[in-house]
Amino acid sequence: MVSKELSKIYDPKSVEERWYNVWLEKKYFHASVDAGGTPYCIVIPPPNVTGQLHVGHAFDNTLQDILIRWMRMSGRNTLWVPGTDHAGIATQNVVERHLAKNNIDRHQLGREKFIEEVWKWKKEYGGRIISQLKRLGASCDWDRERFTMDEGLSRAVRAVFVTLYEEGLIYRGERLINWCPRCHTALSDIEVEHEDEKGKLYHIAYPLSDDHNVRLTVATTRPETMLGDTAVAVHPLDPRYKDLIGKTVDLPLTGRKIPIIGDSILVDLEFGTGAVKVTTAHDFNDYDAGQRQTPNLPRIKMLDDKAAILSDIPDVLPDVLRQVAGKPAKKARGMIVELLQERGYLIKTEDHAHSIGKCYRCKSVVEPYLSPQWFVRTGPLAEPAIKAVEDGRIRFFPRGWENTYFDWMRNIKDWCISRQIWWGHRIPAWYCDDCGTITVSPTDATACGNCGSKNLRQETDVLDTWFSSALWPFSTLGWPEKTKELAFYYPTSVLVTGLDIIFFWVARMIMMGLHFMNDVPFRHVYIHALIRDAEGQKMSKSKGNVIDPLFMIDQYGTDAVRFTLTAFAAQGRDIKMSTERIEGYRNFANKIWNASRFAMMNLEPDFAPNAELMSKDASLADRWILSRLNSVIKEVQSALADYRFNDAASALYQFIWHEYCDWYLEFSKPALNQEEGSAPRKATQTVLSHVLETTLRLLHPIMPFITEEIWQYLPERVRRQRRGDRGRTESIMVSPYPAANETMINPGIEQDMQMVMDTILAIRNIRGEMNIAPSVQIAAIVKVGNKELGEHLEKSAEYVKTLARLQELRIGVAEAKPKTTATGVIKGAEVYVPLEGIIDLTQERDRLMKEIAKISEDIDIFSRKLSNKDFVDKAPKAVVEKDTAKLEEFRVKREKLEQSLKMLR
RNA sequence: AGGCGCGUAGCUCAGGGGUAGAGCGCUACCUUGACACGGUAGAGGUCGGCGGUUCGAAACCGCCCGUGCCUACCA
Repeated sequence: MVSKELSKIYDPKSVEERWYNVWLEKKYFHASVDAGGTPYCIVIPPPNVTGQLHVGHAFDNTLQDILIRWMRMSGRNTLWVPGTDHAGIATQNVVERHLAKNNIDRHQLGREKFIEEVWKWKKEYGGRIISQLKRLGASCDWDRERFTMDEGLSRAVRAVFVTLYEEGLIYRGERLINWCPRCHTALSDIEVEHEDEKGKLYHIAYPLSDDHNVRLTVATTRPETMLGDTAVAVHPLDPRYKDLIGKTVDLPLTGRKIPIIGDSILVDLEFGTGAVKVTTAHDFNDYDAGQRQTPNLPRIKMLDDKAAILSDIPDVLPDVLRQVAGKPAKKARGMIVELLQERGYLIKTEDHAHSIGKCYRCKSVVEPYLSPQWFVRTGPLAEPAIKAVEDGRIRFFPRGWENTYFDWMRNIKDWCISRQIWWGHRIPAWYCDDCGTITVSPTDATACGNCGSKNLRQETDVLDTWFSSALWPFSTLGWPEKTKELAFYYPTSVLVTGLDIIFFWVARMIMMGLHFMNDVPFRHVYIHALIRDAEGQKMSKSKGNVIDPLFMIDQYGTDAVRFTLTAFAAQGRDIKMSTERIEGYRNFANKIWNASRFAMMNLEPDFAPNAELMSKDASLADRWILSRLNSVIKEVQSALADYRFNDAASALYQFIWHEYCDWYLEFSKPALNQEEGSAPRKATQTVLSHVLETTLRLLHPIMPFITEEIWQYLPERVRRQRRGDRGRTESIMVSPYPAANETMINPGIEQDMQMVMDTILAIRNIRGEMNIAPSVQIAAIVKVGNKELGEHLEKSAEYVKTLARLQELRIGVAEAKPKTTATGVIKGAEVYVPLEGIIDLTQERDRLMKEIAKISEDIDIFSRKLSNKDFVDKAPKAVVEKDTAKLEEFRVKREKLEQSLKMLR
């Protein structure tokens, strides 16, 4: 028999790669429109080409693969589109660092050569994460793998850009933007991370031009920017200062007079000194205040694109400028403070904690910087995107994220999409050297759209990497071509992603999808938690707390890792990853393996199951496990439908380990030990193999490898389905997903079985508590409350004897209690284990007293409850009845235990 | 500063108006013909605190305390 050759330990390594290759060869992952049916489509959140698989990816993609495999088995026309993201700034940085090792600076290479280098890098490392996803078992349609910068997607990017430009939804203008002086580019608002830092608040005196004895004190955290001040603002209602509005102050260290303005929005009466220096070119609030004033305040730029002090700031004293020019802002700060101190302008310095914006790619402090940039006017796009979620065309799971989405979308600001880097989609805009107009075109422009001149220069900026990501759900399906894929698979079914990119990505896909496809990009958004380390910290390389999923896979196997991640997928929480848990599920895989070995040891290789599962020969246990199986199928189905992955996982775990293995396999042994070909053996073999086979299919989306491996060992006629037979016995992944057969769910059977299990538990309990070794032979006597129970139990006597390891079992209404005896009480019966010569009776007394004490507590709780008139009157009738019955049951039980105790005295 | 979430067994976490749950860990016993990555039986919790609603609160509501995240124009 095959099973004899199988090891007792499941070895994932020998299984996983083999099956993955088979699946690939057989093209099971490939989707085709021509196959028809109902589409089910997911587009993968494209990992960065710089990326390595980390736990977050493993989590995200396991969940997607579960949905995809589930739906594929359920008969849907299922497509999972894979791909990668060029990740503009991130990738450029990586390649820059790479080149720096050889002392090469990208500027030495020049733009074209550098981009070539990035492509080389992409070619070499860009596919790394893809092969890692394959190890995870991801059943993506690899034939359709896309890259945000491949030809088709680049066309889509241009088409979108041009359309939005023509619609007036993309514009170019000089604005204050977030600038990363290290990456040397603009960033959008959400690419800035805020971190609290301890800083200082400097109080600086600005003398009034009229009267240098009167000095206005401003408080600032950034004294170096004072060289670019263009006003001082006070609150128009502030009694201290309101009369000064309209006068000027002499800006220290400069020869400049700047006005005192009133601005109730900029100035908070409570904060600092109540007077604010206004640096219109280097602070967002000041910029806005400058715009509000009439006339608008001038803007004096005093930092360059490296955040260094310019050498030509108007009206700055030459000796001051000589010192600070060219110095980075942070360094200049100290020098300016020193100068202010020397010259008597610094009043005081105090500690002050405030938050500082940092670049999300390199963590450098970002600088508000005035420069010409391209923007998407988001207002008109956001409106329909808000509506789509409001009216339920898109649903978030869990629901709570919708509010986060709404909050952001309702306060959305224009999106700065230009980046001053080289790696990315170059903006398809051309400046005419002759007439100065901009020509925007989907193809490379050769002549000015206005004057026809050929003196064109293409915009050197590239687009924000998230611009192309925003198009992902339709660009990957072929847009702007009207492909059949697009017609069939769009809108996609669900987007599975982490909470960290709701704004970056989810919101923008919704806006773009609605605008260009006139339909939502996906119907459901499943937002999962972020995986953190055991301390709840975000995993990052710099913290050294990264758990490498590939290492876990090597150690425990893919299925164990996947099951762990699935079990962790409770909604709306951070996930703290720990390796101990994986080990538990590795053991689970092994448990399944051994249960299957057991089943196969008891099946002839050419075994053919009975035509009817529930033949007249099916035992109580057989009927019971079928009832349980079908309940679990229902549970798993409904959990998956609601994205309650953890519920699906725990239902399966509970069922397989604690019902199928712990109870059913043990129950099945008496029947299986009967002679080959006998009816009871055949009936049990039928059920045993059916439940195993069905469970494997039920589990397959979560644990694809082990389920396939075992499934292939099952006799062919077991693999062939009874109902809805599609005749696919070649692979579990193309076999149908189990559907519950409600008629097999039978509460009566489950109740009967419970009685049997309770009896066994009562005897085992006595054994355990009395410390009776398993080798010691004991007998048990069950005194039943009525004849029917007795007959029922009599039929199951073999179960009880085997599982409770009894030498003898007597059942009856009239059974007398032997003299020295341990007693257990179950619903409707009493269980006696004669102890004569087996054990010291004081132990039994202790045990009984413990049990009586325990049950007395229960009785107290219930009798207090039931003697409460309000409870009896107001609680639902069913609750009261249930509790009354319980109380009665407890009382009977206690009485019996007390009798037993008395007899021992 | 606002928003969201969390606080349940030693640890990691489910659950959720009607007697507190799982995994790991712990204790005792067991190499029983599927599995020691195993089996059986146990120990262990006034469900963060205080109020309120209710016949009944760990669950619902308020406030507080801890903790995490997101958003933000705290000069």
